[in-house]
Amino acid sequence: MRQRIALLVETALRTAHTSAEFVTDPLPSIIIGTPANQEHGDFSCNIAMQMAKGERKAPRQVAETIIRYLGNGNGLLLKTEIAGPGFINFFISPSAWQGALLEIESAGTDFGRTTTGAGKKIQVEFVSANPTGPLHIGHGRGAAIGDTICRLLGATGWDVTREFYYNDAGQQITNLALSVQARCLGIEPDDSSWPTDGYQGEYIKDVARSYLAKETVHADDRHVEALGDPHNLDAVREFAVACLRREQDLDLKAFDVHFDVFTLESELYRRGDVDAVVKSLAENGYTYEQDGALWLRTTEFGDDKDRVMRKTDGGYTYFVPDIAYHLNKWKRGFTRVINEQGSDHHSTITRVRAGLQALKCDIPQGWPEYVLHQMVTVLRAGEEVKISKRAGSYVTLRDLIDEVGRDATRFFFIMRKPDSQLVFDIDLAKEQSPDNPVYYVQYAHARICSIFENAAEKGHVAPLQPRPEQVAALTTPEELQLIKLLAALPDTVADAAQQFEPHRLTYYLTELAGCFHSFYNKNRVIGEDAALTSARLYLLARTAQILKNALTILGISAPERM
RNA sequence: GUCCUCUUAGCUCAGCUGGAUAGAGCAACAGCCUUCUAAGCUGUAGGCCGCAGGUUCGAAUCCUGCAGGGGACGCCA
Repeated sequence: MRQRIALLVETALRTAHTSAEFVTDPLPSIIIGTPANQEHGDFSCNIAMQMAKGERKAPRQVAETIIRYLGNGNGLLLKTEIAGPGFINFFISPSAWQGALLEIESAGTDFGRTTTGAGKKIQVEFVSANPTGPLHIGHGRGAAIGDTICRLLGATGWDVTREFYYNDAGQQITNLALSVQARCLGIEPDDSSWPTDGYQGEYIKDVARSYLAKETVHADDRHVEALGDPHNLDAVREFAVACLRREQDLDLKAFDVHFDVFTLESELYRRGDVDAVVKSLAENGYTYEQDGALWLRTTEFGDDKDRVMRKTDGGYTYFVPDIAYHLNKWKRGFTRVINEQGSDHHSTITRVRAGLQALKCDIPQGWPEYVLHQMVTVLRAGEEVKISKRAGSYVTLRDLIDEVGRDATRFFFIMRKPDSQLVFDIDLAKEQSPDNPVYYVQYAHARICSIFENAAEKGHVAPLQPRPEQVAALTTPEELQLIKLLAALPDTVADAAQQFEPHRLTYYLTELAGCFHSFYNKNRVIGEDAALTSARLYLLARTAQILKNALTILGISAPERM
């Protein structure tokens, strides 16, 4: 609907322009807003005020000219008004709103989807947890946000590649291997021979046990058979990585999160990508030797100090393969790349971008794009659950899904803007009450389904394709309000996708559910008047459809019974 | 000290990339079930949008300072 208004305004402006009514060139971009106050119509446009200065006319005068060229858009508009300092307010005719219901039905599960990204590739990297332990609650938020962004982008037509990157060869992995090896040999964390910085969690014991039992593990991206020999550190490492990768895969599957591509840091080394990047950076004159290390002049690109690329021990620091990895993404043809990460890793942004600029291969300055999420604190019985890695007492993603369920976990992780901190109240998430937004929304869907069961018993069936005079029976403010919200789904999805802000859709759903519950309490659906009954059943069928469409985009189920 | 981020009702948070009288949910108070799921609804009350400047027709929103919370400042990832 908003798109249509924008189009109307654009045509009006163009016609007025060719008729030499306006001198402004180029015309400013048209922004259609939705007024907070109902008296100001369904949509509004501020363009007259934007143009007033260039036109050297009063805003209201400019607005008058625009309206003169506007027409009524084939019956779409009931009326237009000039209001306040120069707003143009649009009032959509009730028949246009009623007609929207028919469009919603014919679009079916596609209603809400748009085509802005059609034919364009985009890559989203998220989670990217190293295989050194189970996924924790922070990864959970990243998984939920990243996955939902992918779903949103998919819903707006983009060809999305979901990617997971991990380090399978660094010092942390060696620590992991040493820890498993120690457990194999019966060494305890308190023993003097326990490796420094070893991983002490219980899961390490499980890995050691499986290794000694010569088990075979299948992860999404690797299959490894245990040799059973604790002294073969490389074999232990291979096996441990596979084990932990498999655990992560299981967690992610339980969360209904899937990846198209796994990229391994070791691959970048093996293929020579890392060396090639170092060579290129050196040739471009952005490196220098100092204190036995090789440095990159990241300060040339806005960093506050230069960074070490190659340590005195000869190994590269983590951001060097990171640069190689992103060059690889670029070479694969992704002109748009989004990295979803915890905000505690924000310092890598400058380094990776600086490295890519220093390669001098025409990568845009702001590439890749980042979505950073803030910390999660867990609340149980009103108390913050303290995270203690030593005791291994931190809340894992799996614990959370097992305890509160996948739907609630997903909903809670995305219901706040990524860059604001999130309080995850476990008790609330489990609660089956209207205080819990997930239940509130799902209940609306279940309630409608229940009404339909009831209607069927009484012999009512919602008309599949109602005649115009039937939908025309939907005239109360509650009915029109509900229709307006239903029709707003495509705009909401498009905005959420463009801004990488999944929470917009959870807010939309809460509002829609509220609007339905409100309607339900005020109006009887199944009544004496057969025509009105079938019109209202039709409205509710569309409401259930929209609830389901939106929930599906979020990866959350729409139960028919609760 | 430097960088990032946040600061909106008692609490948890929205605020549609600068618009009109700043919203929702919880908590508080007052109401609504012989009727399609009360797992729901209606109403009341509650605000120096952290502070101070600036930009312009117009600022919660953009810019600059300041204060406070969180995070990052490693030859870890």
